[in-house]
Amino acid sequence: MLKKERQAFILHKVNLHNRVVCGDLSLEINVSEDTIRRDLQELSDEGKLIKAHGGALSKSFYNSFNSSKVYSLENKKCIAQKAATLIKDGMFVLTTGGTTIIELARALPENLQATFITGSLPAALEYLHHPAIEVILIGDKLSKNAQITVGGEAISKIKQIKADICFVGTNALDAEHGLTDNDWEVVQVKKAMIESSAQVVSLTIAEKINTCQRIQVCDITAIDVLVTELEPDSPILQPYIKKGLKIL
Amino acid sequence: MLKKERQAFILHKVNLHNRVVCGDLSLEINVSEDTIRRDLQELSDEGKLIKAHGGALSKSFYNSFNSSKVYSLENKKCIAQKAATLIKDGMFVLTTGGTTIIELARALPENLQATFITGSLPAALEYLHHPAIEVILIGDKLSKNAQITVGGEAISKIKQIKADICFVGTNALDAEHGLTDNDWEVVQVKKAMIESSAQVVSLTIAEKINTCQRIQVCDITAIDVLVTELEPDSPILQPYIKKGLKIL
DNA sequence: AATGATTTTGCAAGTTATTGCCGTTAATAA
DNA sequence: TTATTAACGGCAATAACTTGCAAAATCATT
Repeated sequence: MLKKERQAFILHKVNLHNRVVCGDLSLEINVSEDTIRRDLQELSDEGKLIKAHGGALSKSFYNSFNSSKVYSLENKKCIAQKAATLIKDGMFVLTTGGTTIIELARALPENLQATFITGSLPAALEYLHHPAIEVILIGDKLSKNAQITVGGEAISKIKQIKADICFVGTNALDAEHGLTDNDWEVVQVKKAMIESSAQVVSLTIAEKINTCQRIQVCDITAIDVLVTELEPDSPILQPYIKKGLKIL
Repeated sequence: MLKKERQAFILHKVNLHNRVVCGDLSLEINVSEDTIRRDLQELSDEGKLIKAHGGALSKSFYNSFNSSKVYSLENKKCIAQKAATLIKDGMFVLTTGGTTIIELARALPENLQATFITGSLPAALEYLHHPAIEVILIGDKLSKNAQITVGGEAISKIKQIKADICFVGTNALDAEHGLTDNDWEVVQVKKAMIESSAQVVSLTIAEKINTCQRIQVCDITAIDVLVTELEPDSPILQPYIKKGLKIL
């Protein structure tokens, strides 16, 4: 097998499987590992793949996970656009924190007149940019990680509210385990918000669908509307439709 | 699994769920926790995530806020430096909003252990950057101009507190008319904070001394300490010393 | 086709990287 | 406070990499 031929084969393989290992290639092509290493090094120098200790990774794999921008921003913007249509003038809106919620805040129509209630500092700051929106901040201890207020005070305040709609930034969603998260205090707040709202909307990028975290926020049936960047007829979403969720 | 691949996977996970735990990753990837720890450390060194005890947090959740141009910034920094010395470990500190208060937040010693209570969004965000500081946010309606919470709820919450010290960002100060401001709702909040504190500190750039606004917050005698960028023996300050204020 | 030049390959020896383990120290939670 | 858990540093085993070199293969030219 010629050198060029071999390198083309390696490139094909790495793009197909996202990763190759020196040892495997050596066996497969029947050349020494040294040769494979040299090939990988050359391909890496040409920028055609990413060399790693013991093998190599495809460029697309590496870039998709290593980009420094807000994760999956485009998808979140798409979700925010869809979700914003659910808010009507005069509504009382409860929202959690999270980057998707921030995008929702940015996607709100300029002239929307509504009351937004949140414990999230970044979200509240975004809402403030809208002249016609009234913002109610839930007070209590601030969680350093989540930048939202947590604690008994916050929860009891939330429970006093009867909101029209609640937008939950979702960490993990699963048809069986429902909405799950990994911070106990944040979960308590989310629970209270869900209980206090006539309608519950989960904002979820597709990657988080069918994933699970340690603490349950609510059962899947507690969610009324699921907003993702996918088309409503996507096969991934069918189990959720079966459970009675509306897809946007 | 290759090292780079593993690190990409971790990065993916942390960006997706905002938080990862060493143990979980160790089980999931089937490597020792030591290896996970080393990976997290490396990714942290590269600035791709924030290492925490037992796991890591995504960068997007930790990004700080842009400090835009602030009027008379150098003077305010000078004031902040002086004022910061008044805060001791274990204190309960009430603060209003305003750019001088933000500078105070930035001037706090790294290892200060205290509880800060505020209704100001920007101030709260600054306090969050200090690991050992607990932040209590006063909830209520958000004032669009001042970016602080105002209203009866906020005031009644403040009145429940007995703080050691209160820092008031000052809009106008005059020996005769006392501390004055121009936003009725903000004034109510400041009043409540002053009443709830054992000690009241006014942070005032020299320019604002001997000026007056429309609504009185408190009498000059209600203020215990006046912090300006001037030397304590400056002639401008003498009338205030006569009134019994301590100058820093 | 033969020859010499160039490239490629495999091997070996030495170097570095990665990983898991363990004991100690530091941080966190009860 | 104590108990638990995580972090740190050092160590050892293994795997991977580097370098130099000589044999083999390939290429260019006549």
